[in-house]
Amino acid sequence: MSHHDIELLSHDCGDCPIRHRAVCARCDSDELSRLEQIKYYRSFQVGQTVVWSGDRMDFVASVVSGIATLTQTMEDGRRQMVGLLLPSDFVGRPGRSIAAYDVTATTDLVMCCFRKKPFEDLIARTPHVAQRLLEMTLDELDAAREWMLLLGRKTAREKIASLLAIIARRDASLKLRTAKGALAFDLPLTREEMADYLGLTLETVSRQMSALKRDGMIQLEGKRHVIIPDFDALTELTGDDSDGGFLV
Amino acid sequence: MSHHDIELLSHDCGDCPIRHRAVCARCDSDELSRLEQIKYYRSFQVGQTVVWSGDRMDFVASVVSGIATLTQTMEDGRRQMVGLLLPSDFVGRPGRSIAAYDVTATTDLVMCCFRKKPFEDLIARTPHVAQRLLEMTLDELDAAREWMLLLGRKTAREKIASLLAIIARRDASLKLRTAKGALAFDLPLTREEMADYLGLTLETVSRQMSALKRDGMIQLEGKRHVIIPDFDALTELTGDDSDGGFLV
DNA sequence: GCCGGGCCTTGACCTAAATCAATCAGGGGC
DNA sequence: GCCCCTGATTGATTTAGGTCAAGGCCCGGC
Repeated sequence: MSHHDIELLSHDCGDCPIRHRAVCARCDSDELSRLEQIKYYRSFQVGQTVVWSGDRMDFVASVVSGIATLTQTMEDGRRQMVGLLLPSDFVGRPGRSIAAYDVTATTDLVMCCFRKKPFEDLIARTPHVAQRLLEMTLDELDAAREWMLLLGRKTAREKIASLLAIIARRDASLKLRTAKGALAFDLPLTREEMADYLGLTLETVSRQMSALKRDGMIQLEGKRHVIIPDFDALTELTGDDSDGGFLV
Repeated sequence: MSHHDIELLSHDCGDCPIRHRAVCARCDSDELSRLEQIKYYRSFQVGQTVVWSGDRMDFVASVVSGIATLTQTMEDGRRQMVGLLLPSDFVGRPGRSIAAYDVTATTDLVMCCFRKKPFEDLIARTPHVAQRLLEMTLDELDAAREWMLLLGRKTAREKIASLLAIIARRDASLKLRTAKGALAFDLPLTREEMADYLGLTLETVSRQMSALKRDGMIQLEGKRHVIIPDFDALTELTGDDSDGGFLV
């Protein structure tokens, strides 16, 4: 594979074997080598905190494997998840040195980090990198707005169905297509984390999961393994436009 | 004023007298003239729709004056506002030709539009424009995440207090600083629009506004004019960190 | 002045989800 | 095997906010 094929941010990352979205260093071995110089890996265990809101954060990173969450907490302890980072997702904001959210590993996690200052320099010098980052940020903004509809207007049942649909759709590595179109995956979140994602309590999450199981919309093996026998039927329950609304 | 001073996206826009954030064409009269060529203005009246979700949208724009909203609607009519555009805010997504949200004027509105294709070309050619756009998008993403906390975890009273604080803080043109630090402004939203912003019903909004009035946190003159005698006291009610949490 | 139509307010009642409180299940350590 | 411990479930009860319904206010047209 030549360096022409190397596109951090969406393809293989230099000499490392994993796919992750980082910055495209397309067709420029100088840029690539600069990226290689400022790149390093960090691993975290389940439950470990990557950064606390308010802490200094002198890197940006993309998720290589595992899952991380962004959460906000109010003084009295109410928590709201505001971001769910799956492999290839990007975290950190060029131009900001203080983390605005708690970043936590909800599974074992490997991140590919770039020291912030040189990364910012790279952006300034490399137009298509800024463009790629813009594109990713716009995608995140769309996801956030979808999420706002969920939080503001959906019922508990719709919220759960939506979350299951999102997870089933989004991370191909979690997804196993079984016989006759059924989907199966391991939930990467505890009931409490699901509740924080959905703006519910963990009890409500648990009850609605049980209800969906009772109604045959999902099957559960243990607490984490979910089987969706009919994905379209589940999608019906999300309250979203049936046409999947592709936007370009 | 020379063209060096002209910075669309955050300063005066070419020959037009209003400040609005468009794209920075700093120090490059060629870029500036290109922008001038693809720029045009559109006016809308209260309640008029700029674009419907799903419609073709072949421009991006920044708000010159007035206020617009982005909303999502479910088939059964439940609505959630997902964006509030005040003067200088940007709308439209390079790389997407179909609108993802309804864009509606909630006051009389003037927008400075740029035809999409040439605008995209401009971005590709002008690094600092892409960077400026990235910065703005990241700000919007932060605002969206703040909003998610509000939708998911705040009480009706906290939601109302937060919205009033946001409006009071955000648009200087609405804000009149009266004697002894009181703030006064006209609400740019109906009770129903506030409800759509906050994930509440209009009745709950009305009741909570009355409650805040009863408690002396706000005064109302007519239905729209709000006076906040003690902004800090109102901020206490938002449930947000008291320290205003500045991040950069 | 009178009427009509948007908005907004207020009241009475209802319900979805929160809260409080037991259990329960499964996996790891010993 | 047995004990813990953490996470999940389930039940009983409460409550914030939604729903339904009845006016009220204000402005603009005639």
